[in-house]
Amino acid sequence: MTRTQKNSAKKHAPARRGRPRSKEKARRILNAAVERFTRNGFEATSVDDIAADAGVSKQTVYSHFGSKEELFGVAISTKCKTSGIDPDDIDPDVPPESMLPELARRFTALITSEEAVAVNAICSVSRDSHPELGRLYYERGPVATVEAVAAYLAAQDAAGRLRIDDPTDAAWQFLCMLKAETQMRSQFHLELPGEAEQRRYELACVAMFLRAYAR
Amino acid sequence: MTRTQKNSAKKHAPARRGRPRSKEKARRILNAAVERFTRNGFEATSVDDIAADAGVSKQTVYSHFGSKEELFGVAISTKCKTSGIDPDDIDPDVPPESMLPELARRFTALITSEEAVAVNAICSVSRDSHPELGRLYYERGPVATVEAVAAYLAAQDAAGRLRIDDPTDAAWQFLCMLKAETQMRSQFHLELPGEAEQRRYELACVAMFLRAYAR
DNA sequence: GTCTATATACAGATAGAC
DNA sequence: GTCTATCTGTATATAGAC
Repeated sequence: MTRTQKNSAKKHAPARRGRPRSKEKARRILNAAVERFTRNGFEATSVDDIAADAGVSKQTVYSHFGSKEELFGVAISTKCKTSGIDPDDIDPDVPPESMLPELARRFTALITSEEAVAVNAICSVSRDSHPELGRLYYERGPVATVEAVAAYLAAQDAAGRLRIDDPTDAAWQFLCMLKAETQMRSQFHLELPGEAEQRRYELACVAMFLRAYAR
Repeated sequence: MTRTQKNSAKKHAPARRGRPRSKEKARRILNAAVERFTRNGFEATSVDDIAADAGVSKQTVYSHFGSKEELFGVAISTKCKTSGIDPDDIDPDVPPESMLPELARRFTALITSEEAVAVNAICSVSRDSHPELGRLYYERGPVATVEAVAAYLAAQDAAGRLRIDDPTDAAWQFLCMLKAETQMRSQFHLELPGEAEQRRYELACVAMFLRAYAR
């Protein structure tokens, strides 16, 4: 009913011309949206900007994503899924004296990355307009990371290398200590401490942590 | 030259009628601006909104503050000055076993306050457009608080109650541990842990800290 | 599906009366 | 100093050709 049968010529015309590009364009739009939204926020980003960056017309953006609002949700959600430390990268057999400095180094790199800072900021200011984004980010990023570290710490307790009654508490303590000054300075775009100072502080935290949880 | 001498009647008319209200209106505008900007951010707030909240016309806003941009700077700067913990409230003679739990409680209350969360968020997203705000907030708030705590910890070291080689490191560690989950949940408007759980975590951190820095 | 052109709304900022 | 009325730009979203 919806399709007329008159212009059957179209049906037989080479059918793959406009269609195949669709997914590619959607991808380009999404990339551009992520870039703009994380850099400039929701309000300061216009659909025109995104369309121009993606090299498509504005209408194409609307065809694919319905509205600026929906595009924003999809774009930021995408980024929330790619943060955090992978639990598979943590080997419970490596003793804490060598594992914790390594974790500290990786965690610092993570939280000072432009991307993480931007996503954090955007989820934070959007807490009223898009509360689901904050939850998504929080669970996929921070909570997932804490759980991974907590599992490692629980293993160390079980192995008798440390004495940790509440591994989740300890994981939050360890990771949050590390954030400290560095994350704040990233957050506000202030000068970061040098590599050497950063490594020094990480090791100071590891040492402090090991003293507190020594068996 | 600019003033005509014809309407000298005006000169002799009761001269204090429009004038005295000026400061009062400026104050109302500023209050409204702080409220709107911290709640909704820079872009999502219109000068019309602020004028309406303050009960004045838009032109009056411009007369007093020049532009939306300038008003924003003044409004947020104001709020940056009222955060942090007062060093005078910390008595170096009180031993850490009783002082640290108290500091922990007050610090938690501070970082979970709507106002602190809002100012933090707005300074963070404005890091490109208004870099000076981040620095202002950072120095008046977090840095000032850390310094106050560091001074206390140095005193404890000197008094032989704790052993702390680097009081500034230790202060960052202590305060950042406390933030942990709670601040993040505030930041994204998620449910906070209950009072009891919050107190429990604070005391766990104090205990952990005291173990690490015991003499 | 994709584009160009347009409808509609509202923003920041200013002009001029009082 | 303060208001009302207005200018000017630009935003989201849509209509219609191809």
